Order: sequence, then structure tokens, then C-alpha cells
Amino acid sequence: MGRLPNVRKGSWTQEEDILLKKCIEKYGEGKWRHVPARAGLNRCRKSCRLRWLNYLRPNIKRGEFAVDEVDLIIRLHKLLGNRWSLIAGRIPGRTANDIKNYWNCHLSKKMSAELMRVTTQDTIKYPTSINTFTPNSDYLSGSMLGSEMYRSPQEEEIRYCSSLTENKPRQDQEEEDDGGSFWNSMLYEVADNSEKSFSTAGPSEAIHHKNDLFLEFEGWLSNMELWNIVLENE
DNA sequence: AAGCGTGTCAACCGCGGGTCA
DNA sequence: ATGACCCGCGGTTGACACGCT
Repeated sequence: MGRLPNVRKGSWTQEEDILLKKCIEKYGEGKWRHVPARAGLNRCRKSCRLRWLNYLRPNIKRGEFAVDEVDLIIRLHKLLGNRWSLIAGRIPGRTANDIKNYWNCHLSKKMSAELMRVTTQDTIKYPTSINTFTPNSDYLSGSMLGSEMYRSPQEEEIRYCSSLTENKPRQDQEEEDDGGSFWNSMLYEVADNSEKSFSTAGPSEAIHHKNDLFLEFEGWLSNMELWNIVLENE
């Protein structure tokens, strides 16, 4: 299937916005393949969808990000990485594109500078890396932490985390909850990666790897409050 | 005033995953 | 099982605004 010829590109006009808005109001969101024809627009379905989601949809917040929004973005990004749609889902009125743009323009540089500052300070025990940490099932079930490699004074907290994941929706409960499948897939993905690293690395490397992961885990524990936000409505 | 560099943001592109025949 | 199609996502681009020299 080739590209649609003579499809209009570039900025949207007010007239196009009105047509699209009327179309969505009449037929509802979704079925984007029908939208250009229904609306009488010479645009591709992707362009229509993007315009609606990022600009025309009701309740979209515009203008400066509030301090608490920025704080939440930073913390969610630390936790989730560049999963903009997921981050946007936790910040009412903001689109994934807005947040991505804001991050790229304002925050990424700020965070890099902060990382540089922090990593050059000897007094900081662990660098507060901007790398994201996502828990895997081994961590949370305690199977890794319970090994002979190390024991942590935070075992109680780990058990608490374990109980959190155990309460996550199971496969058979996910029909009404998209978030459940996300978390499960993420857990499996990270667990997979950990398994691969352990199997390919030598013993000493494996120990370092585990220690690194533990440091990250400590960082994650400090974000329990944030996890509660993320887990809301899951 | 003009040219240039930088910042901002809307929009496009390509890809991965899901669905359905 | 497979391929076509569709949706949604993240990365990137390009146009415009703005400030500085």
C-alpha cells in the first residue's frame, strides 16, 4: 500500500479544525481511517488523530507548566523513562506531545546539568542517576535479594513492594484495565533483561551487576510515594 | 535594521504491536 | 499460521518567535 497522493500537510487552518471537531462530535473518537472522508478533509488519518489529540480535544491545558506538574514529570520520567503517553496519563490536561516537548526543551538539559553536578560531588553516596529504574519480578518477589549475594536492612520494604506487585491485576483480570498489561509486560521485560545479563556475564560481573541494581533499587524505594501515584487506578 | 543563533512547539515519520480475515 | 491493515507511540523535523550582537 503506497502513500496517499496529494494529501495536505503542514499547519492546520481554522476551517480544517472546525471540520474535524464537527466530525468527532458527530461520530465520536476512533475509527480514524474514516475521519478524513467523513470530515471532508484532505488529510491523512494520522494527521487528523494527532491534531485532535494534541490540540482540539476538550480539557487540554495550555500554557506554562505548574511547579507541581514539573516535579511530577521529573519523577515520573525517572521512574518510567520516555513513556510520554504514560506520563501524560497521570497529568490531567497535558498531552504526551506537550510533555515530550517540555522535557526536550526545558528539562533534559536541566537534568543533564544536575547529573553532572551530582556525579562530581564525592559527598553523595550514590549518584542520583537519571536512568530509569523499573522493578522486575525477581526483585519484588525477593528471589534475588534473598540470595547469598547480599542482605538488605530494607527487606521489610522489599516485602511491602512484593505485596504491591502481587496485588497487580493478573492476566485474566486485564480485560477492563489496560494498565495491568503494561505493568506485567514491563516486569517481564526487565526480568528478561536481567536474566540475560546474568547469563552472559562472568561471576564477578554478575556481582557488580547485582550491586548496581541494588543501588538503583534503593533509589526506587525512595520513590514509593510516586509509585502509589502510578499504581492508582491500576 | 539586519543577520544569526537558539528556543519552542506543532506536525510528520517510521516502527511495533494488535486485530481480523 | 499468515499477511494486510490499523492504531498508537516515540523520535525527529521544520517553521516560527525571540533575543542577542
